[in-house]
Amino acid sequence: MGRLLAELADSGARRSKSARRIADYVLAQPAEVVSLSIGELARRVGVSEPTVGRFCTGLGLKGFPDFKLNLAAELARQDFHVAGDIVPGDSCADVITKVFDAAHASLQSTRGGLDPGVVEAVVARLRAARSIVIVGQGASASVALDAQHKMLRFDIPVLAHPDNLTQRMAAAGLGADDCLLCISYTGRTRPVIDIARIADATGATVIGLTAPSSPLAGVARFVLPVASGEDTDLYIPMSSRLAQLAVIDVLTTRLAMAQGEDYPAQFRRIKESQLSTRVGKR
Amino acid sequence: MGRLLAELADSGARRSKSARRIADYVLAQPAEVVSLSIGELARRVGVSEPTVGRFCTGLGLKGFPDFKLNLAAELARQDFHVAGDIVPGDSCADVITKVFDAAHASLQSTRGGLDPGVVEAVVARLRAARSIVIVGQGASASVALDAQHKMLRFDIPVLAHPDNLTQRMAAAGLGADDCLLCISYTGRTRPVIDIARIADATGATVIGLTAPSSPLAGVARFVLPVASGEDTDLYIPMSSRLAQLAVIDVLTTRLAMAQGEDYPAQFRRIKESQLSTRVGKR
DNA sequence: TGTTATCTGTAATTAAATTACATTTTGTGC
DNA sequence: GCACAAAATGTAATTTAATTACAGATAACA
Repeated sequence: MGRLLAELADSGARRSKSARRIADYVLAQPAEVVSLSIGELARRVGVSEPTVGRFCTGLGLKGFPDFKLNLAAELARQDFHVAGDIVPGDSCADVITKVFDAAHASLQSTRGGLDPGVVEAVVARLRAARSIVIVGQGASASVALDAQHKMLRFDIPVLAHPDNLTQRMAAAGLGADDCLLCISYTGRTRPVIDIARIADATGATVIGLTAPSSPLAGVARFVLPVASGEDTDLYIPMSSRLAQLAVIDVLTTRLAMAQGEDYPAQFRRIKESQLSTRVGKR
Repeated sequence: MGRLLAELADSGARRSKSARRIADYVLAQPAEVVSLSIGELARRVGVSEPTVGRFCTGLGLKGFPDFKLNLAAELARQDFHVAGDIVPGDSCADVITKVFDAAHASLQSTRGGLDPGVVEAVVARLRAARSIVIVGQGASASVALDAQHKMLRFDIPVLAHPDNLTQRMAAAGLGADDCLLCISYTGRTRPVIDIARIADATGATVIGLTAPSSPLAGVARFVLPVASGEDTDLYIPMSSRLAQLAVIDVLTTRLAMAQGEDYPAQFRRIKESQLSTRVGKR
């Protein structure tokens, strides 16, 4: 969700009765509101026109037209959501559009659900960790592998075990100073949940990169929520994987930055180490 | 570029002198126009207010305010591109924003560069292939693994070898009926190029999921271009990996669809096979 | 070059949004 | 619980913006 709608949805915000009503209406029918005049909206909500105007200026905007402009812009960003299901008759171009739209949508909603505070807390734990174990099954295995690859580059003591048995053993061997990063789209993959429980019992910090309010999220001490909910089932495994990787990128970037020395320099070093295997240019 | 701006830029469109002037101004300062009144815009362009109004209705919009709304929405979609470099002082929220923006931008430009015709041709080759070998080094290894995982699900004879030596041997053993899918961000990773050459020499179809106009792209018979160019160096490895995965999604989806029986049913079968390991819900 | 169709601008009208001010509601100290 | 202050809301007036109606200009075509 974007800044504006998120702001409106924020129930903590101090707001008058009419303002609350207006906010609720906008949240319920955002797309419709864009094509409404201030008078129409006022009538529908049951308040006066100036009240709507004050509501808008109270949000820091210049007035009602400005509000509509911002709302339209925000909805446009979200509108990748319109991606429909892939159906048998779809052309190749259709599939391209739908897959990419779904990817955008997944990234959008994951970004909206990420709490910088939680991210920072997770980064702090990862930094302090003596060792980090990453688990992910099935399609999440490649995400785990990717996370491992990146973290190793930054000299972070990390291990992604490929098979379930090794994962269990690794989890059981953890201690209070260690971290377990569990990756799962659904948060309902039994073996992964079991491992999370085992690690939790040892006192290790369990971090879930998974669907919010899933069993796995319940076990984890920190949850980095990855969109799943509303989206159609078909895309979940495809596009939420991208979102997971983006979250991994945020974590590793943040880790690298916290690592002390300045980030670009470190990154440059890594890049240079790769150059030897490259041809042409640079 | 979106529908509206593309329309304005279309020099082929039959348009009056003033209309042309207005279109040019909007194209030059789109963001500014959003905050202008019809009178202001008319003054700056040097035409009358009704002319601006007619210009808008002529575009199929309801009027000038509607035009501004559409323009704002369109700009919002493009604005992902603004992602700046990550700099040492960035906050966690900054990093989240930048990483996700870069991901969006990368997806956008990759989508734009994908030619449905090439995708179809690649899919046809993959379908007809006796066997498929996937190679990717370093960070691309996890992409290769992911591709393998998905293709195996659809009963496609595929193998992603983990180490370079095995990859070379596998490539050498290919024949005219086989495919090699090479994954590389830069298209300049020597070992991957070597393997592509070896496979090409055997008559196998070499497909490159890589940067266009790179050495690897030169060797490959088919190129699925993944954005790299303009973007700042720092992000290339992070976000182009997401774009690569999205392309893989398109390929596998298309493969599954072509596989004969209807796609949703097949997908459902796969999902059901996973349910046994899940807890709660469904 | 005359004729017509299209485009453009001026002025009038209508619609929309904001401001000013009066009234009500809500909260607070006693 | 009452008096007062502060905030919120509404009504009406004002201003601003946008559209419409119409007339003049320009360009296209015979």
